Amino acid sequence: MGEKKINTADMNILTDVNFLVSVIVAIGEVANITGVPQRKIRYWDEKGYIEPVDKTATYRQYDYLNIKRIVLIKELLDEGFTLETAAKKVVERCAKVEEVFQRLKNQSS
DNA sequence: ATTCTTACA
DNA sequence: TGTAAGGA
Repeated sequence: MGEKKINTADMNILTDVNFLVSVIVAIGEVANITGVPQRKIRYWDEKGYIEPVDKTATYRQYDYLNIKRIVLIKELLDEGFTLETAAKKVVERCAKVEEVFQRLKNQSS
């Protein structure tokens, strides 16, 4: 059927993406990367607006999607939206990206 | 050194 | 929200 050839450039991109979805960082890194204070990140967490990877872990662990959500919420907040509204918009905006990432994770495991 | 929770300014 | 205390 549709046998597709894949060049090395695309292969490298796939490698990068697979690596990206596997990266896990602690709250300190997230704060540095996003510019959102740890205090706020923990607050959004307890409010249920963001969901760290492994809740059984000693420390909160964040993946690329978590960081993306945090940045998005930050931007929407700057635009004047309520935390609740911002979080809601982020859920909608991340829905599709989430599907793709979930598929990539399942493939690489 | 880094994160965590609780609590107070 | 920021920051300090005290334990993990």
